[in-house]
Amino acid sequence: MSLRYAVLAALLEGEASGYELSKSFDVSLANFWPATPQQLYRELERLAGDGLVASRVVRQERRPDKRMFTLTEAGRAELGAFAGRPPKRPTAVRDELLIKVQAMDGGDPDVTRVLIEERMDRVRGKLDRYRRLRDRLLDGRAEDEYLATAERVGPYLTLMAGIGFEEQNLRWCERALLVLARRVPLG
Amino acid sequence: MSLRYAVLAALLEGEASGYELSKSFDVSLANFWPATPQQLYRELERLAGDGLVASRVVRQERRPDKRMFTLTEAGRAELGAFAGRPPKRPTAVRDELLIKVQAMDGGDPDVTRVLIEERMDRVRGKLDRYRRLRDRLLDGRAEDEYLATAERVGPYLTLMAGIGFEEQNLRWCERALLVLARRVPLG
DNA sequence: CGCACCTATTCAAATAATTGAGTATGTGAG
DNA sequence: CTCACATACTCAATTATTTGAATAGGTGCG
Repeated sequence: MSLRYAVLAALLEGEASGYELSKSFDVSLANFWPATPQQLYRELERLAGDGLVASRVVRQERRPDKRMFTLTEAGRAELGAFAGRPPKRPTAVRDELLIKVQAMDGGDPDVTRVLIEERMDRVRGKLDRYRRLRDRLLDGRAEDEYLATAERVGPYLTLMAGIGFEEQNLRWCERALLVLARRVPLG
Repeated sequence: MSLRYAVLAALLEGEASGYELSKSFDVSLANFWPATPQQLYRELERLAGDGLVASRVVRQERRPDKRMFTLTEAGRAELGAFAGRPPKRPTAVRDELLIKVQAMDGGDPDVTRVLIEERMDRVRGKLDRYRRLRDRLLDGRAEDEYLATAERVGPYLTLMAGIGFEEQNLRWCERALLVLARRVPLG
């Protein structure tokens, strides 16, 4: 059910096609509500059927036609109502690496270390992208200044959540590596 | 597919019934791989079919019979192999509250603040439980001492991940409340 | 020219997850 | 005595999610 509202929230940024949504989703909402392109297309179809989004076909010259979607007033109202209701489901994290860490004892700690180092690489990449996005939002202004003038703070707050989460992720990896290093001293 | 290994990892702690697993899952593996009792029962059934766990029926006097499950050697081997392979899926977070925060602009910030305060209550409760669990594990020893002598560090590392995640969660909530307080000054 | 990758979507099949109820019995609080 | 809650599961129905492929043209590299 929440995907529905995630899509509506994404459309607050303005008109978009399913394809564009699937791209912009990746760098923002997917960080707390992942969805594949297929899920987005299906959801947009349903939302259009319920009158929460309106669509128009845009013909293009050197590319396939695309369907652009906009929030309707009904959609905006539904989203507003959703935003005020307490969440139905608790936050869920699915992290395969932690299953492997939980199960590591008895195996080779060095193998687990390699997995954690790979995780760190990916986390660092994600943090770089997040920080570039934040810099683009701030556009040279200090945070205080931005928050005082910006019309929307929601996307900024969720971005801060993403940055904080990945920073914490990195701190955990560092600690875990220290613990594993002690387990199997070099030499 | 990962649930399979999460269940095997849980059975590293020793023999358990489906019911017991669904209880212990809640306080450990569910924090990075949630599962309902129904999922666990189904998975145990499959694992037994594949010979990765063995089961025996325990008759009880004042309670219904239960089926106790143990890791087989094949199960232990499968789990070990899994623990060394790089994760198939990236970490996924599903957090309905963040959709609401993303969508809040245009609505009443005070409503969002209430939701964040409710989140803080739940997070603090979770942190308390985590910390009690850590204290039980450490049993009076300092962390260094524990890590030097413990036969298993996996469960400790995943517990630290849970604590760190919730602490970060709390820090984000505090920041978000500050931002929202500025948005709508009291009076 | 061939190959890989981008735009832009749709379809179908398989697997996984959620929800709600049902079956039994026992314990403890008020 | 009743009500809620714990033990210990099972079943069925519906939704959601994942995976792979199909369609169809365009761009850029060597």
